[in-house]
Parts: sequence; C-alpha cells; structure tokens
Amino acid sequence: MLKEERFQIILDQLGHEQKVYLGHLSTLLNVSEDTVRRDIKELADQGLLKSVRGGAVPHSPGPHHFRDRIKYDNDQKQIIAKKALQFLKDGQVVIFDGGTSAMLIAQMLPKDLKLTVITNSFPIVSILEEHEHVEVLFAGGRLLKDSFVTIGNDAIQFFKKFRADICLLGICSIHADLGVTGPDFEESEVKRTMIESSKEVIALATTEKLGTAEAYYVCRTERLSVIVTDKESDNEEFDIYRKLGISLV
Amino acid sequence: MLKEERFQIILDQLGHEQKVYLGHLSTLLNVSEDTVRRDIKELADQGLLKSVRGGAVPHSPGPHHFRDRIKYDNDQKQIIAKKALQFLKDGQVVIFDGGTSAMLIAQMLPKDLKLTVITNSFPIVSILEEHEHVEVLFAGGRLLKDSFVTIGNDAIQFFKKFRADICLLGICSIHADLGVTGPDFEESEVKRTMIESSKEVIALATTEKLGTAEAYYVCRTERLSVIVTDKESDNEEFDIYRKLGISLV
DNA sequence: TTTAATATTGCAAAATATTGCACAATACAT
DNA sequence: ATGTATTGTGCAATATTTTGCAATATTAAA
Repeated sequence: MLKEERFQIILDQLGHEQKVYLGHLSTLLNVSEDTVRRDIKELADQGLLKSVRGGAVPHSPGPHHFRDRIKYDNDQKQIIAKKALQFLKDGQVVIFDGGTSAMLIAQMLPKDLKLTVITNSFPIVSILEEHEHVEVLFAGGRLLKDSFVTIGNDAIQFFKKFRADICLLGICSIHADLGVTGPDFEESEVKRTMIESSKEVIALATTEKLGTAEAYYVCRTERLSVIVTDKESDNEEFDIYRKLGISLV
Repeated sequence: MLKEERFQIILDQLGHEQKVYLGHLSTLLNVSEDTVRRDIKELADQGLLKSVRGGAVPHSPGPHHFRDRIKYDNDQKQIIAKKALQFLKDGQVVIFDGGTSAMLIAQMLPKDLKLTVITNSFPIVSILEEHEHVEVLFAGGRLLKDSFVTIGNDAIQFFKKFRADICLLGICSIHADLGVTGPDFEESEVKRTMIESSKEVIALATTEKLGTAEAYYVCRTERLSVIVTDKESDNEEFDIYRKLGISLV
C-alpha cells in the first residue's frame, strides 16, 4: 500500500469522525503504530490534521482560540452531530447556529451534499468553504470576539429575510416548562430570529442541559421539532418532551 | 509499444483508481520498473499526476487556501502595506476591502491601535480577531468562495449605513481617464459602495496596475485621496495623477 | 506517588530511488 | 543507404527512504 493511500484513508476518517486512534488505524492500514504515528506527524506538518496523544483530530481551519473550545475527548457532541446529519437532505435551506455542536455537524457534512447554509458563525464558513455544493449566506453585524459570531440588529434583520427548512440550534438549556434559554442576551436574540425564520427547529443538546434554565429566553419548548441528544432515545426522562409532540433522537 | 501509449495507459489507470503501483504498471506495460519510474517522472513534470514513492496518485489541484496565497504576492504588496499604515490613526472608522493588499495591512496593524473596522472579508476578520482594541463590523451577504468575501445586495446595503473615515481599496486597475476598474461585476459593485460610504479613499496599487483598465467601473480617479504604490513617489509617471489632486506615496 | 499508556530515539532490514553506463531503437542529415 | 546524433531502455551499483523493533523517556491517570 502506498503511503499516499494511507494518508488518504486517515484524512477520510477524519472527515467523518472527530478523532482517530493510533491502534485503530494501525490495524486498518496494516502497519505498525509507529508508522501511523509518523504518517500523522507528516500530515500534521502539512496542516491537514492535528496530532494529539493517541491519535489525531481534524485541523479546523478556523480561528485558533475558537478551536480550543472544542473538547475532542468528549464524545457527546460528536454523537449528537452524527445523529443530526440524517435530517439534512439535498436542496434544503439550513440555518446553522454559532455553537460548537452545529460546527461539528458542518465538519461531518458529506462533501457532495447540496445545501444552502445561512449562518452567523465564522468557523462554520471556514469549514464549509471547501464544500463545493454548499452555498453560504452570511449574516453581517458586529463581531462577538469570544464566540466568533456576528450579533446585533444587522444579524437579526438578515435572518428575518429567510424561511429556512431547518434550523440547527445549539442548546444551552432546555426546560419543559421554561423553554429554551441561554446565558447571553444578544446571542439569544439572534437565536430567536433564527428560529422564527425556520420551519423546523432541531435542537442539539447534551443530556445534562435538559431540565436546566438560564437567564435569557429563546423559545418555547414546543417550538422544537426534534431534540438530538447523546443518549438513547428510549430514556424515560425524555417522556416529558415527547408529550409536547417533540421527537427525540 | 510507444512511450505515448504507456503515458495514456498510466493516465487512464489514474482516472479509475486513486493510485497506481510501479510493479503493477511494469507487468502491465511490459517494461522495467525503471522505465515506469521515468514515465511517471515525466508525467509528473507536466503536472498530469503526482509521483510518489512506489507509484503515482492523481494530481490534486489542492484548495488554494486564501491565507496561503498571501505568501506569494508578498514583495510589492508588503511595501505598499507598510506605507499605508501611516494613514491609520486611533479612533478612526476604516473600511477594509477584500483584497490581499488590505489583508497585509491588517496583518501589520499594531496591536494597540484602536479602530473600528468595517469589512466583507473573512480573512481580515480572522486576522483582526486577535486585536483587542479593534471592533469589527462585518457585512453579510452571499459568500464568494474563491476570494473569500461576501457580495450581493445585503453586503451593499450594509456598507451604505456608514460614513467611514477611510476606505482601504485594493486596486485591480487604475487609468487616469477611465478611472478605477475591476474584473468582477459584483465585487466592483461592492467596492463602489465602500467608496461612497467613506470620506477618504486610499488606493493600494502595484505599479503595473497603473494605466490599465478592466471591464467593470468602480469610481472616478479623482475620488481617490491617495494612491499607495510600491515605487518611489517622485516617479514621473505619477504626474498625471498628481494633476488630479491625488497624493502619491 | 505509582502505574500504564503513549512518545521518542536509535537502529537495522527492506523497499524504493538515483545514478552511471552500455546498448538498442529511432531520427536525421548527408 | 550510411553514418551520426538523439533518445529510450534495462541493468547494476549506490544512495535514500520507509518501516518495525527495542530501549528509553515522557505523559496522563489512578
């Protein structure tokens, strides 16, 4: 097997997963772990991935300090992202929220999927840049430097112009009675508009966020069409949301 | 068998497969591995495939990452960027155009300079992210993937909202009579609006762009306050612009 | 801390590349 | 045709790269 073939396979893996393990690759490629390590090092030097202890993670071309916020060793969001992918179909218009969950979905997006993506997140743009069949519409506004999205009235007015098929909404807190809430006023304002401009809202939430609430209101729980979590959907603690007509995945 | 026949067969193989092996080709073409190696080398020189140890893989054009492209243009534009810095003062509102020249200025910007930057360029945002004292206002719109800016009506309407002190304008062509012109209609539209929204326009132009013209009109030459070039300003070919009241740097 | 997992380094064997060269095939001029 | 230059080919000697292994160092976790 050519070295280039191994490179290709490793990079392919990172297109789908958010991490690859030395041991796994070693058996998959039929070479020693040392060789895999050296391959990874070489790819890392080319900036095509990031070498980490025990394996490798994708090199996100986005702003550096944003990348650090992603916890790669935490599989929860990756599970969520993978589950959420099933809802995206060719030709849809999709609003991507600025959180890390939506970002992971963008990273896993098949390269041949044809979408129109509307977003206010810079990292998402830098990921989708490589997707030939994705048209990107970006919401202007004031740059919020710590989360790398635009906010403010301009962003809000931008989203109001659309009627998207789906909104992928990263969730801070969901409470059956109190609805969806977030910790930042302006971001919550923008999220509210994203939701208003979409037919269906798919909430991306790790289970520990269920049943909690924060200061700023985003939307009623019933507005969500689907809640994608990292746990099995037959969990009994989800029943309360099912009663509201929301499907859980 | 003709050498050209072998070339054709090798390239055909790479059309179907993602790789070819020396050994395989050697038996297939009935020549020694050395010859195959030489064939591959020749094809690689023509850029038709990529030679790798043990065989060859299709030549991937590779996504020309916008940020990388900067390294090539450097020499002249760096001079320009350095000269242009003198015009930026604390507290100003500055529109940054999407070209590489403006990008270099952003990269050289002192970290303690206090500015409000308005732009439609993603690379500029990712540079200025690290500048604590720079507030960034970003123009939304449709993403133009090859130059990494937003364009379209949304971008135009965004710029119309401001009255900036300075517009840093990357120039495609300047002609004393025909004015400033560019090769892309939509980008030129946006540039026009940037100019309308600024008190002063500082043009960033390598000298070979002076005296040339392209298809799409941007603005009259007299609208420029300053032209920053890579040559000494006492050059006689600049006189024609001085007569129009433009300072050359 | 101790312990287990992972990384790094040096090294030798195997695979592959490069080089120089002899010779064959072809082209090209006379 | 004939000789000559040019190019293409295979072979062998040599150089380089790749790879796996083992010894050692480093890191993360208990």
